[in-house]
Amino acid sequence: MAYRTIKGTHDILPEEIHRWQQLENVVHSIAGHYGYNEIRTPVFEDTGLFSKSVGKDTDIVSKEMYSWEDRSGGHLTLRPELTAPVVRSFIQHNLGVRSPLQKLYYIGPLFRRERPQKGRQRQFHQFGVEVFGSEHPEQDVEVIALAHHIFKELGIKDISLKLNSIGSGDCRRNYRSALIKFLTPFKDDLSETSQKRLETNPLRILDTKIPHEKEIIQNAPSISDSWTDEDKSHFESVQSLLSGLNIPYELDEHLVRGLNYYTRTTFEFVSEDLGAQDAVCGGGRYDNLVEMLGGRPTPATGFAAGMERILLSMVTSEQTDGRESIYLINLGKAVTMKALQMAQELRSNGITVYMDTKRRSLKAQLREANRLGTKKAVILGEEELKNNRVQVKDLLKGEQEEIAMDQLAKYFIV
RNA sequence: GUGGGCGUAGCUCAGCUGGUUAGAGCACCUGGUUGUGGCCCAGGAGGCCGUGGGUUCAAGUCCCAUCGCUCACCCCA
Repeated sequence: MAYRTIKGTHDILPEEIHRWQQLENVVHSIAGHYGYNEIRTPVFEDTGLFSKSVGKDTDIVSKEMYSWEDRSGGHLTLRPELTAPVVRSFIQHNLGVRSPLQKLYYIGPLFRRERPQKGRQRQFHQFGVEVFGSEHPEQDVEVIALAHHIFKELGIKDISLKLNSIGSGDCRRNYRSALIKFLTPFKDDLSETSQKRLETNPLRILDTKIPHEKEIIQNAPSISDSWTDEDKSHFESVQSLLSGLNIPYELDEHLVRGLNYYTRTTFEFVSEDLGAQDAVCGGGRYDNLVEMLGGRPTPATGFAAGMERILLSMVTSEQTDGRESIYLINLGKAVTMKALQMAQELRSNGITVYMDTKRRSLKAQLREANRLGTKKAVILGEEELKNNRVQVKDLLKGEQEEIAMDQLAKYFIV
């Protein structure tokens, strides 16, 4: 085969597109109900946008980005995530001035150069929301509720919400040093990457899966010890508001989230039937990012959800092509013009019309109509053309009647 | 980047310890009906057995390499 899709990318074929459209429709509809507006940003951006926001030491930036140098010398990158671009757009267009509370959502493809596996591709799709302007817990909860709502609407079972707070700036600094202080005596027992992280991003060590590191971590200081009073009450409010909405959650002290910009609330929806990549949706609050990227200090919160992963855990409802469709069987060159005209007229009246253009036999065309599941077939042959009539066959009952051509549109439009 | 599994028809797969023209089911096409679908019957088309090299009288089958897919690690949606 000469050409095929690049490793980690996939064609979405017609037979599966309706699942995507179903998912997209739910996202548009529910985000709409929550009063969010869609935003679309370019698929590539200045590389600096990501290294600055996501963090140079993260895996995403250090080894997973598709980056290149533009002819004019700029450094560009296919977006590996969408929060930073949305924040960039928010700042660039002064969206905060137009409305004190900006509620945005997006759907689109992202790119990360990782080794593909189940639920992980190099081009993948996320939808997500970002809200700018509110520092209060009810905003975190609204965002979580929105995600929860979408999963519920999609009928996704076996999904659970993990929740944590990694505190505000001061808290993180304090906790960071406390963690370094605690871990340094164990430094020689740590893995190579963890040793590196001790300097770059010690919080990530909490996420470790190595058994003996997990043991060490067990006795590590808890981030909750470093919370400020405000952090604590914020987090408590988030929890009680969630409970008030009957959204179940479990606390997870080690839910740190990889990206650097998070503050306070972090959360993740995980699915049980997804294999190793069980995170379906991740998000949290990021009160410093707007300022970090050059905007006015603006509190913000949001999430991103992986659409391929959702599709993997989504029970597909059988495709019911509700479209009222008919198959226009045309026999012989002599009727081609008339057939095209009839098809046009019916289509203009909102009817789905299939029509053979391979000059196939009556039998073949009927077979095709049957395959397509059309309920009615209209037969136009030379005989019918001569009489200005057509045969209308009911493919379910097998009955057939003859009607005048000029009555055809009326017959179907009802 | 590292490790495991797998590459035979459009799809799902069979092909025993190497042996002659490489098979099945589904899907597709044609005919059984001069212009009547589905079900049934008959027939047909469709394969450099991923690629390259090696062993052998003989390779889809064994060995090596390579590419691809896939799962897992790392990390993440």
